[in-house]
Amino acid sequence: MTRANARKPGAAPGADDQGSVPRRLLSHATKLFAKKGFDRTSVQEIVEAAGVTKGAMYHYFGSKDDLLYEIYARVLREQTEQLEKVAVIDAPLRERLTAAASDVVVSTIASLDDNKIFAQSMHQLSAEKQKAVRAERRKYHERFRTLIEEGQASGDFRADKPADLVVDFFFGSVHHLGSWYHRGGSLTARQVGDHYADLLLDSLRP
Amino acid sequence: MTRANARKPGAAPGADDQGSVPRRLLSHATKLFAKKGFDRTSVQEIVEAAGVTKGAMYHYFGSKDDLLYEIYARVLREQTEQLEKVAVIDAPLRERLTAAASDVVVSTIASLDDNKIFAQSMHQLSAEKQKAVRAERRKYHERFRTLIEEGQASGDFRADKPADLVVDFFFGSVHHLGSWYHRGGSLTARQVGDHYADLLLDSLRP
Amino acid sequence: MTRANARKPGAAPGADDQGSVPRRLLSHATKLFAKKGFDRTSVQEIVEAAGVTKGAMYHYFGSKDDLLYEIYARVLREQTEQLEKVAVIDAPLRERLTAAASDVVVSTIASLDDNKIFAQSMHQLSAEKQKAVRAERRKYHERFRTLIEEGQASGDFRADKPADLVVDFFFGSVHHLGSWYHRGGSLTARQVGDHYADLLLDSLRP
Amino acid sequence: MTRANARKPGAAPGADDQGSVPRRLLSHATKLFAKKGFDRTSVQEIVEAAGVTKGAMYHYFGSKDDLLYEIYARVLREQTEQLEKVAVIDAPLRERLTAAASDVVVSTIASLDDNKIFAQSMHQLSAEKQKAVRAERRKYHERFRTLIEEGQASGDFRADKPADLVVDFFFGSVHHLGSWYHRGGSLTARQVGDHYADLLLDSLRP
DNA sequence: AATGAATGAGAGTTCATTCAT
DNA sequence: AATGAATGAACTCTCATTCAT
Repeated sequence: MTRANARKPGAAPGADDQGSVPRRLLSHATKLFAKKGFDRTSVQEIVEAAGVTKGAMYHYFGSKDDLLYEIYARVLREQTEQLEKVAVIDAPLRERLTAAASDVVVSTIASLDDNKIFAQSMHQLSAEKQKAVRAERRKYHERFRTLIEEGQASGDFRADKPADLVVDFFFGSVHHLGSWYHRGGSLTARQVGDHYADLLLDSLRP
Repeated sequence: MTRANARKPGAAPGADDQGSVPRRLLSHATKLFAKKGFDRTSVQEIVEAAGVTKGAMYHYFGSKDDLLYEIYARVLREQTEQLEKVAVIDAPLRERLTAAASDVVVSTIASLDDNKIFAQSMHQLSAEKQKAVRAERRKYHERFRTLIEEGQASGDFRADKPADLVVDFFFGSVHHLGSWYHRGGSLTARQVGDHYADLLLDSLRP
Repeated sequence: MTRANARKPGAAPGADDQGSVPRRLLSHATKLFAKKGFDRTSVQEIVEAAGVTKGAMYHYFGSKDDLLYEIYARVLREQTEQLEKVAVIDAPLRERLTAAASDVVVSTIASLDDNKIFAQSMHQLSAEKQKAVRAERRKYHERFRTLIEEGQASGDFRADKPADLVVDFFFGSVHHLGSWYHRGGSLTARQVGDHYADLLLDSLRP
Repeated sequence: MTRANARKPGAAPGADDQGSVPRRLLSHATKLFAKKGFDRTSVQEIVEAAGVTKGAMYHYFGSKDDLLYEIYARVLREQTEQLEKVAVIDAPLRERLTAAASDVVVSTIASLDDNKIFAQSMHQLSAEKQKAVRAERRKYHERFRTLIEEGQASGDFRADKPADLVVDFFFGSVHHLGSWYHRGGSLTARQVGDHYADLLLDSLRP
């Protein structure tokens, strides 16, 4: 899942030894946080899984919180970038929203661990960092809301539902994916994405 | 240490002095879990808030987990009962689903604390208890799904979306209420419920 | 719930309901102390096993220590009485010592639980009670030593070994029975007693 | 390696300031366990006596149990080695058994604390560790039994007593030393050892 | 004679973090 | 860049005992 890989050619591509130390730490922390929750995962477990020592971890990250924050920052950055790309393609509005909705489902499922952590552990971050994360997230939601508002103004979408309520409605569904979707189930990520996009679009028919 | 409860007649029946010891414990635990998360709330804080000693808490509850479990059990029981009531009223299917959907939003908002806890802390329960909670929850979802399947069979609802995907879609939205809805905002619980029900019903139009 | 006592003849001699409350408590405490050690056995466990409540226990016994003390007092009393009986029978000295040695083995095996507790838990008694128990035990050892000294004076036994060392040597073996003897093994209690008596007597040959 | 010790030059190199942290912990734990019993000794007391913090203790030992286990393992190892040495010397069998018996007394007295703990606290070890200790102890007993069986086969010793009963008889006496022998009494360890060996050997005369 | 709610002290253990090297 | 010993505070939970009823 995490790319993590040997930036320098020539680095030993061993089994549990790939990637730089910070990258390895982030990747194992992500897995453990998703599996056991932030508070239930000890720094000791993380460094053991990553095959480094505590000292090394504290060399790269100021605290356990920092690890979590980095995970959030990365997933938010990636999803925002993805949304930006889709939102500006040259296509009718309904198609752009459909693509955005489906994409967010696919990318959420692609990094399901990160998203589980998001749902469960965000409130365990320090107040300050929580604020930063929320702000970033709001920007993301707002970009999505803009699409809806555009459609309501143009008559493509019904206007009798507040756009931000619709956004929260839809993202609730998306964030909930982590608690039911299993790889290897009967639906691919894209199929779920298309279903979700359909449901959203149809509920917005004028 | 803390004398605690209303020994004197006339003690203020205010915020933290009413009810039996176990009830007081549950109520304060609920508030604290919702605010800080299960792991971040210490037993010490709970008993201090409830005005009892640790010993008293362990007299009534076998563990901190038990407290959480009781909270879950109660909210699930209440919501299941509520759904049962609405599901069997004598009305057309679309109206019954609308009522059920709106009601679940209203009751979720009514006990927003319990539901926040549900979303954030369920995975911190012991495996065994988690299983019990999940089983109960599944029953609840299944009752809801039955309504949708009925409508798909009768032609009231579109049949090209798996009913359980629709259920997960909708309950995702519902469980997410805790992270954006604030009492005192511009919408009442019922208004949100009606909007959500509308969105659901419209997305199911054949 | 607990009917308890049936002290009067005619009371149902049920399975876990026989005997007076204090007797039941002592009997269950003995079993539990032997199995898990004094400190590892909680008052709660004892009263549950005996089918009474804590209050009832504290009605009859001043403390958990008291329970242990009563067990000791009983076993010491019984063994001392038994030794007194054998020591004064009308028989040659060698026979009297043989009988006493064999008997102490048999009676130790007969109440193996009590003797295990003796070995493991005596030092957990309060200083005062420990003193009382030790004094009683010393009296017991002294009675035994007197027999040996008699024989050393009369020339029946070798005189080059201090009599109290011999007593400690022998009682060490006896107290150790609890850690190897199992009912249902290949030797009866009496057989072990006779072997032990033989070994003792032969080691004392002049 | 360990910070802890003798920070000031001139600190008394007396009782509690010498050796590495784990060694100091073991040594103080031994004294305390012998004096008060395992369960009655708190981790707090041990670390205070050793002049370290709890954290340091848990850095070296996984649990309080571990401390006890290390004490057992050490004493067993030492005694087994000692017995091995004596059992193979080039001397008649009776002399070898005499030497072994006397030596085991001397070495038991030399580490009387460890042996008291053995007698009183072994059953407080986890089931798994208890098994390991018992297995090691059995090996030790078996080595001793072999000597006796050799003598029974060669006619040096009487054959009408089961060899393992004799072993249990003798080791009972040895394990009991802790409850009566006091340094500074009238007998040296070697004198007690020789007396015990005599008694054993004479009881085995054919 | 007996209950059971409540106490309060202390148990063993975990943990994020620091710091000399 | 990295180690790992050590800290110190906090954690959940247990327990013998008391006392109003």
